[in-house]
Amino acid sequence: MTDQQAEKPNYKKTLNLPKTAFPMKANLAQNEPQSLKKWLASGLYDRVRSARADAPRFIFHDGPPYANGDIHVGHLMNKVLKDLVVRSRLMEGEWCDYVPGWDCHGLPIEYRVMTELVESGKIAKLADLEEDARRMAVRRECRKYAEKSQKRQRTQMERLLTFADYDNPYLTMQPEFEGATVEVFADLVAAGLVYRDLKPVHWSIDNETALAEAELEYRDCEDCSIYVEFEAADREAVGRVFGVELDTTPSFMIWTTTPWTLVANLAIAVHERFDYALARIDGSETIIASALLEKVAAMGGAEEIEILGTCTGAQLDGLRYRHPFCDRESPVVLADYVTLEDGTGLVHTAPGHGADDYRTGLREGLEVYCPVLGDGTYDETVPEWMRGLSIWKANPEVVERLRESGHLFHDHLFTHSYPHDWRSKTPVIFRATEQWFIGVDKDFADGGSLRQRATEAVNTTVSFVPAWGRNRMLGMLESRPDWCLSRQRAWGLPIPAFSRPDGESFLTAASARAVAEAFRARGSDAWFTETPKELLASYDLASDPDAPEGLDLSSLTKMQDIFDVWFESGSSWNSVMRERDLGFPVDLYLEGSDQHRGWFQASLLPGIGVTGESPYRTLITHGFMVDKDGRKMSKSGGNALAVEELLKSYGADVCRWWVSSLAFENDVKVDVEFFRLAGESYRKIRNTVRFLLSNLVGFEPDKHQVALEDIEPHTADGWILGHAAQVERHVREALHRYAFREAHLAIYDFCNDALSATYCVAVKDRLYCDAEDSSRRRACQSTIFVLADLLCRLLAPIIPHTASEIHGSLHGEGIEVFEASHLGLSYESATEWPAIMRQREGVLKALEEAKARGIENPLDAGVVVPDPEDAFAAFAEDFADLCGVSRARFEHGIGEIEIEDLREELRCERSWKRDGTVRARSDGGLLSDRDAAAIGL
RNA sequence: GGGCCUGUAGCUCAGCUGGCUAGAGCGCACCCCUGAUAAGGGUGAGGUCCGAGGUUCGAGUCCUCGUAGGCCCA
Repeated sequence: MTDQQAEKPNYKKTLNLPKTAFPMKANLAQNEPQSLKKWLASGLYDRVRSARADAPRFIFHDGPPYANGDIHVGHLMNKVLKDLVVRSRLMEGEWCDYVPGWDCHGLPIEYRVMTELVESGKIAKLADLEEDARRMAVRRECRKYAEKSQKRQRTQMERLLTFADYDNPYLTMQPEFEGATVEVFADLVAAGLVYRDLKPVHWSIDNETALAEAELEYRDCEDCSIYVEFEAADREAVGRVFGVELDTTPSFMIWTTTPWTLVANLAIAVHERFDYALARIDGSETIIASALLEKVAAMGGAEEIEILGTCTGAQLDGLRYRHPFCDRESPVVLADYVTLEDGTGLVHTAPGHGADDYRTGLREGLEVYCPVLGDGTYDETVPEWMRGLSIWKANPEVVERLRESGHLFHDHLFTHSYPHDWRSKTPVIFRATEQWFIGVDKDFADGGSLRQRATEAVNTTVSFVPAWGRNRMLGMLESRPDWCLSRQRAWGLPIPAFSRPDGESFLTAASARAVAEAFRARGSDAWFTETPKELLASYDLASDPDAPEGLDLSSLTKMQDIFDVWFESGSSWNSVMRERDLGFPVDLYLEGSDQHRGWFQASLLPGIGVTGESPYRTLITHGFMVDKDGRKMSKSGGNALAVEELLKSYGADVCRWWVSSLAFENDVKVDVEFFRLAGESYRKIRNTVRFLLSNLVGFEPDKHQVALEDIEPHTADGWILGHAAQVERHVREALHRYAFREAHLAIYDFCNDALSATYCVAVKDRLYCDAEDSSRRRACQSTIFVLADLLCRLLAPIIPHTASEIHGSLHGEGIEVFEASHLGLSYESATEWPAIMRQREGVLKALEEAKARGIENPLDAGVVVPDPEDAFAAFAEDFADLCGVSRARFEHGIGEIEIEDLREELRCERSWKRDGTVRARSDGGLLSDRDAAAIGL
């Protein structure tokens, strides 16, 4: 027994079996940081940049994430999508700067810092400081926090293998950025677009300060809810609308929970599509939304209700009414925020005391009337009985007055959630204060408003991916109000405005430029540490045509507003792209679809205002992360995925492979499960490449490479090369138009179908069994070398670490794949291949059926395939391998595929084929002619 | 409440300007290989195209109204 076995030749040793150091297991979490280190150490970014100094440039501009907290899956997708663009361009031989940015100023950081100061008790020390010193103390803490967050996020983003210039990022708190941003502002001032006006903000009476959204907390609060009747000014006009004759004057019934604001009432808002009724309620005529009539009447204890007529809100538009206790008339206007949930369907409107009211007032040209002072008392413009009264004391007073004068229909106490100052825990009011604005409807000297010009640009010079972005943007441009630029906070870029002794503000283009110069040199902290004179050192009053007459610079004091952070990031096309000479206008901005209102619009308006053109040529938007059921990801809920964990479990390349597979224009479902699936698909690619690499043992390109033109178009090599050339063109073209998913699928299908399931299986026989140096085997290895090289480059933009691994395996460690470009493979395979591959489908089905006859292994079969045109004979040899059978022939005389049972024929002990040439050889083994020759028998 | 978008096999998605028995991959089931082996290959079963109306000779595709979800605004 043992002897017999020893006698049997061991043919396995004579085969050229695959061998490679390229591991099946990627170990990405361990190995990617090594790659990263290697690239950083060798200065890859700079190396590629200088090598591409004269190459065509693609101008990309990174939008700044907020420097706060760890990056989340949304950042992961955003940054990787950007990197796909950048690396795609590199692989096309172009250069594309990726200068990463961070948004550093703003409330979220200031709020956090303030909370920490309060909790640590340090806040008490600040209280004694002067205003500027106090703000500087806060700013120093905020800067520290922003720097820390930025560094943290930088590391996390680098870990995603993004090819960006992390050593030279832009931060909105950098002096040059600040200076360049104020210069944008100066240009807008020069264009006459900037003005100062009243606008309602959340106001804390206790602290006498404006509050931002994040400084509010909502608490339950008991308030007086009142239904008030405002007499119509023109009885007949109302009668005409409702088509009735009226003997008495009807009223408009409004509802409010803030009686103290009634004194500032300047309009009543109705919804144009709602129905309104003119009703006689217990003898008096009242106008109220039809849907609410019964409910309100019942609340007021009414006994008799008679509807005299109805109309739509649109018909009420323009009617006028008399204020119940002030001597004035005001209009009925339309507003789309009117609802039928509460109240009467007619909304009390006080433009100085509500955000909605304010917008409506702006549109209707109403005064922003705010008779309430910072300490919560009324000023001199109100009726005498209210003057000097605190608004909280005024509330019951107002109700009583209305009751006495017969204007009160009903009142009751009720509990609702109402905003409070988070520090003093006192209720907050809406109060109009002076703010800076950019006017979107102000005409330029040469005609046209910002709104018109921006709309024009969006319609003509900007392309949108996906295309519906244009509509969305246009809709937002159409309805947006003037841009309120100012905020009353410490952590931001100061608005370079001064006030004069008479209370007027001083701000001209030239004075703003002088401050910009100071910021550029010494940072915006200068605003808090320097005098107006120092800040305006480079300002020449005499040569400023816009300077007000008789201005005395030494009498100026600094105003305390800072810019809306969106103005800072919205100026980055200047503060980064023009400032650093990176290119303008920019070819591409790529962000989440929320940025249609955010950064895209914040960039478009200043861009148009200053340069006359859109700062970007193409806008790409991606959707948002939702959970696996399509629901919003909640920050507090458990469905948020930690990027760090994903990187640890799957690695950056798998995460990137996942990103490239997404239909990113829509919302993206995210769940660990999807990363696991991406990992499996990644392994499929990796194993396929590994198979290719492992069959290049002993293949030295210099010595053995067969030129492409010498590879026969009718062989399996010819087939795959033609296929590969097509795939390369497709993938490059898809990447070019940002169809990453399409590129991903094309690569995957090529690896999975064309290579793994078809080509690789087919050529195993010749790779393993042909003589090592046979021309057929060398041609196959040459093909494999080209395929691996081609795939490596196609994969480079998506999975850079793996591509680098493959490239190293093929070409050694000297040069990185990112310094190279695509192969540009050109090869035409035989035109018969599509027809032949269709025949292969048929053969595979027939083989499956043949299993029932006992032919379970395809090598036990031969196939005969119809060839009516006698066109396929040359393909027979490779066709057999492509079907996995022992032999194949084409015959023109038959109608359908025939499977031959070869089980009775001898089987080659080396190749396991039954090709008809198998016989006993001198070494005692059964071998086919090819195999005998291969081992020199 | 308004604007924009999405809803096709268990899952992720293709289906362009209306015209084949609605496609692919994954997963699943069954089978093969054991010389890519914590790999590889074959075959197959899966769909009231969110719902209801309408236009049309014909609708997954166009229109209207719903419904569920997302972004932005209010």
